[in-house]
Amino acid sequence: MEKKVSLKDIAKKVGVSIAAVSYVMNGQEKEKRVGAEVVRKIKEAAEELNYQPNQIARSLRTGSSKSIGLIVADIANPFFSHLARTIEDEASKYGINVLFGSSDEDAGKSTSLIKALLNRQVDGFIIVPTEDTMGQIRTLIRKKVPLVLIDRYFPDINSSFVVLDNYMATFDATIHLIRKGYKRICMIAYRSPLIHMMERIRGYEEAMESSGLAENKCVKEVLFKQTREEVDKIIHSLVVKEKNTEAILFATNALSVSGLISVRKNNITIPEQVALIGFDGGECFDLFQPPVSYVKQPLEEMGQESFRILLDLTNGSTRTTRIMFKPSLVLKNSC
Amino acid sequence: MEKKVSLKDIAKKVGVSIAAVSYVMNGQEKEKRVGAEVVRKIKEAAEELNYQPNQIARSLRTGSSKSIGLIVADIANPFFSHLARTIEDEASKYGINVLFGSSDEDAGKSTSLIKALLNRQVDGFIIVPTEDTMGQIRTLIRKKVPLVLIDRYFPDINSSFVVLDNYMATFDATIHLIRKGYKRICMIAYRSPLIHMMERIRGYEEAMESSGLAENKCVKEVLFKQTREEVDKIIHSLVVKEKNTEAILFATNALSVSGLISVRKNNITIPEQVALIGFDGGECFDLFQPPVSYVKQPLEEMGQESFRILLDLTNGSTRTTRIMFKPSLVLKNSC
DNA sequence: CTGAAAGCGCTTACAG
DNA sequence: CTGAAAGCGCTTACAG
Repeated sequence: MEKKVSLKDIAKKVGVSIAAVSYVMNGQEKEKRVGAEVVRKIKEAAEELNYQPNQIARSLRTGSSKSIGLIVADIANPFFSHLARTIEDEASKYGINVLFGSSDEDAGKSTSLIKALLNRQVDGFIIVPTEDTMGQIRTLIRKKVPLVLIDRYFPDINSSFVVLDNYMATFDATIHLIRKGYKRICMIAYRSPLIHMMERIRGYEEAMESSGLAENKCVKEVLFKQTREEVDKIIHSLVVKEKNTEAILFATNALSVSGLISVRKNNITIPEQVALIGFDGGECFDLFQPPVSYVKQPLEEMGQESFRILLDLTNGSTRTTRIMFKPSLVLKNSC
Repeated sequence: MEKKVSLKDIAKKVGVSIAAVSYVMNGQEKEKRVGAEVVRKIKEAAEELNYQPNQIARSLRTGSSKSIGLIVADIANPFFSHLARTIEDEASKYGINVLFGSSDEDAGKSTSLIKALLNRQVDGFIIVPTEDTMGQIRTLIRKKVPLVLIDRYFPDINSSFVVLDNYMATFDATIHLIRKGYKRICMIAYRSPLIHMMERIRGYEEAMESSGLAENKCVKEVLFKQTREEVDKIIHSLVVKEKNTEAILFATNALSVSGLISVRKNNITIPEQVALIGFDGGECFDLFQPPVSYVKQPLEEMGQESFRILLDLTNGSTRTTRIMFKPSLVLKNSC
């Protein structure tokens, strides 16, 4: 790569100190009372040489890299890439760039990502925490690294976070199904100790219980791996074989999509054979025949808010801010 | 944030020079013949203090940031987020992190993204170039910034790139439709002077011409903005109003999805009223009733290859490598 | 009012 | 064989 022009080059050309150039480039010529003529010459030279500040040098000196780390489960997952986009847009307003990484729900990958980004001196993190990463998050907090968790959080850790009111999300969805007359409602969720999943399951269960349907509770948990296969097996069993389920509630978008694939594969008619409510929406839901009802998260607001909180933290705030956004239910013809 | 431990801290603790510590941390104790006992002590101290190298300082000194810039049209678009993921995975094998940005097909945004990432001293770029960015790309090449274009390229610029054989993609798809007996085939594309779009249109046109269907050529071009509305208008006109089109070929994934939404909205039966071939696949295509045939790009290979070429370039290679991957046609029941 | 100097945390050529 | 010193490109407290 071509050698870049530095403050030194401008200083030499104009015949002033590097400091003077630095002041002018940072718009401090007033405060530092650099002469008007000198200011003009410096600006001219900078323009002419096409000076671009070396952010690395600046970072080393100031201790702020003007970059943040974003760790999601998988950037290829539309939910997370959409989130990444809103965060990118928000950050760009402040001249902050985003370094991203995908943890694949794996604590080991998460550790090495955090370490790598920390070594890059990111000013803070927005993290979708995964199982077994409580220790990592605690360590970051102990080191006073600005941090906001998103999508999930740890109840035992006093960190800022932005999440959905997951309890309400599935509670409302389940109540809706019950009001529609469905009684034998099953939920398909991930087997996970993470709070967002626990809350979604709890919302479903309490809705069933409070409606006198405690006996009908039925939560099927699948692993992050082989989601497709497991969901297919469950749906085949519930709807085709046993025929004892009138409605299915999915706990995440990936589970919903797996569910739709299985429904299609088994030629199940919706909502006659079984009613459905999915999670997070997306074009597939609208294109499905019939269109699929779903729990909607205010994704953009969540992304923006998470960045704003992080910005506040990087600016020295020590307040922990915890925001729980309200879900909404988008009703189509699948239930 | 807590103060981090530096080489200096270790040097002080052990009572040796900073240089010695640096050598040991970089595994050069052999070459620089640091005494075995000293090596042991340094490693012990580093472990104890939990030393983490400051990548920013290292970058400033070495001139290599071990990071690359990835500029896509929109990270929230599944095609690009998937690409981002494969590049991330490949880069992580080399301890390289990815800074990303979305240009929104806007030359201005692209310029400022490139500038910002360049100021961050990224070692190179993988760029999905957009309209009117030839100048930017030329400038990068003139500055000898390692660079590989992906998805699209500029025929007049001698840069490395990784793209699909777009001509073959639509040529094959069109020939397939013709063999199936469709004669009045229309293509819906973006209005864009970018090579990938020109080639896709050319592939369609030459397939029509070489089959004696030159008179039936029909290319509808829409703008990046209001894709949904425009595609809907076109499909309504072609299939519902004029009823003069037997098959539609879509030039991108976003266009395909817009098309499917319109098809659903207008209650058009596939493939009876009109046959379809989409671009790039995705779950929506499989879930659609009937499943949609599409042109498939080897996305992962393309992402991996683009990174490998970039790596080669950052390691000093001056060779420009141009790779054109072959598309495949995935046939379902929409045609 | 202005600019020389120190220093951020590293790496590495070089002197001894 | 080993370590002091220079320097990457900045910012900013401080001396004059």
